[in-house]
Amino acid sequence: MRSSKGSLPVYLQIAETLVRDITAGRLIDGEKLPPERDMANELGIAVGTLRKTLAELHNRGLLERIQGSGNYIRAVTDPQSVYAMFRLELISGGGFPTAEVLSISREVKPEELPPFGTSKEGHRIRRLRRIAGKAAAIEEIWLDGSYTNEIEVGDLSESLYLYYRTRLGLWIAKAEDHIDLGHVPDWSPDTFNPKCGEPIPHVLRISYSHEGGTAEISHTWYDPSVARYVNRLR
Amino acid sequence: MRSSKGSLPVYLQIAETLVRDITAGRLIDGEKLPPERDMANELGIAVGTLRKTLAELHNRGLLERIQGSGNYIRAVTDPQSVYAMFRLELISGGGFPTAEVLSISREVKPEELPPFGTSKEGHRIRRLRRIAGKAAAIEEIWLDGSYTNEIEVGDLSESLYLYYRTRLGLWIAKAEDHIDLGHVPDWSPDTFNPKCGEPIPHVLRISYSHEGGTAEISHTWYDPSVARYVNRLR
DNA sequence: AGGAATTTGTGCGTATGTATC
DNA sequence: AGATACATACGCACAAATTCC
Repeated sequence: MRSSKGSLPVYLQIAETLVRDITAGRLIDGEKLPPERDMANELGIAVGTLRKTLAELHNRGLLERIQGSGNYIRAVTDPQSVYAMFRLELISGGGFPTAEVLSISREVKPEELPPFGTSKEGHRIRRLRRIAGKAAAIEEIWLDGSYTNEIEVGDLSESLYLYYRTRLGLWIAKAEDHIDLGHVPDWSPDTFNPKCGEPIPHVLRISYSHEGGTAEISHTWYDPSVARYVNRLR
Repeated sequence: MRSSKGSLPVYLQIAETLVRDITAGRLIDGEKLPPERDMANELGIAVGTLRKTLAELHNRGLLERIQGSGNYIRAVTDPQSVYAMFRLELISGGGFPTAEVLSISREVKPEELPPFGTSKEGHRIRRLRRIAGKAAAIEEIWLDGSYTNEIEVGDLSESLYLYYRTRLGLWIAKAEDHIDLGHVPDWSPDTFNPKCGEPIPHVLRISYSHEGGTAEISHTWYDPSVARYVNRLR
């Protein structure tokens, strides 16, 4: 008998194990599950309980249920984790994002930048973004100068927003996205400079705010033939 | 005894009557339903069947279920404006969005569409979107077939999502956006067909979900030289 | 404060309908 | 047409959360 004290209901426990099986590759796309009665017997639960599990997986889009035929796995992409603040993925979907810091400097905010923050200065961070190793975008990030005096390259090991939280105590509460057409800036690495005849890169402007106001404004130039914008709202 | 030949399952029949009661104002916001056993008795159905009905309403976001307390109608009129679900504006900023229905039909979902919903069929709605009177985008919307049997052009006077809420009892809880490059479909009005040499239109794919799963998937083709994507996250 | 009553949540087992193979 | 498999529906028992006295 399955214990259920202080833990998830049985039907959700089963759901979680199945989700793990799917993400671990033990259950692959298109795979047909055993008949519900058999499966319930193997698991030692009632058919009705198993059906609640399967309904839950169907709701999450992980399972296709065909009356008279069977239950079929729908392999699905990633759970959101590190990707929470990164809204680009490969055209083909997914891809692991990495960031390579090109430069960090503290400068007076330029005129073109929309007004934000309390300081006249800002930290200018330029990064090359790769998705699955492929150069996909460049970023120019302006963090308001009031949050810290200096940022070192070593501080931004991988996740900029992890640094914001753990070192600056800065939580992102709001965000605003714009997508426009535009030209890549002159400091762009050669690897990213567009070839003649290709589509004009997009500019994805994102401003991050906490409750006290806007803390950061970033511009991302990405090549629409390589990456696409994705946004998942809770 | 309720007949169920050739028609909806009992638990969905009850759901439909409750949705009508809500949209007609016979059940108002915050109202507490009778205990499940009493309600099932009045309706002449089993508690388990009624619970399936209530789960369905909860899925659509119409009902709040609190263990130990009761079931409460949740029919709040949306505080967000008409623009809440539209993420395009003029390049210059702003602009009043309107929608013109081009066609509505009920069809078997095509293969290319990502799997969503519980029905094999869907409602296919094609619209021309104008911003400040200027043709800016075309939409193809697929609403899962399980929510209603038929949609008439007259039903969608102005806001599609108002129709969803008031007529289908469907509340949108989650959304997912994608932006890709793509070609306009062949049914696009002449007013929107791209001229030679202009940038390729963008495809903005949006899926809308309530708590139980995805209800609608829409594709929006917009001209990036006319409109831009904007998203303001709370 | 505390315990009893109320109400929904979970789980089981069974019977029958209906779509698919 | 028969077998298989999922969908619906019923009823019951107990657990957990809330409410009320």
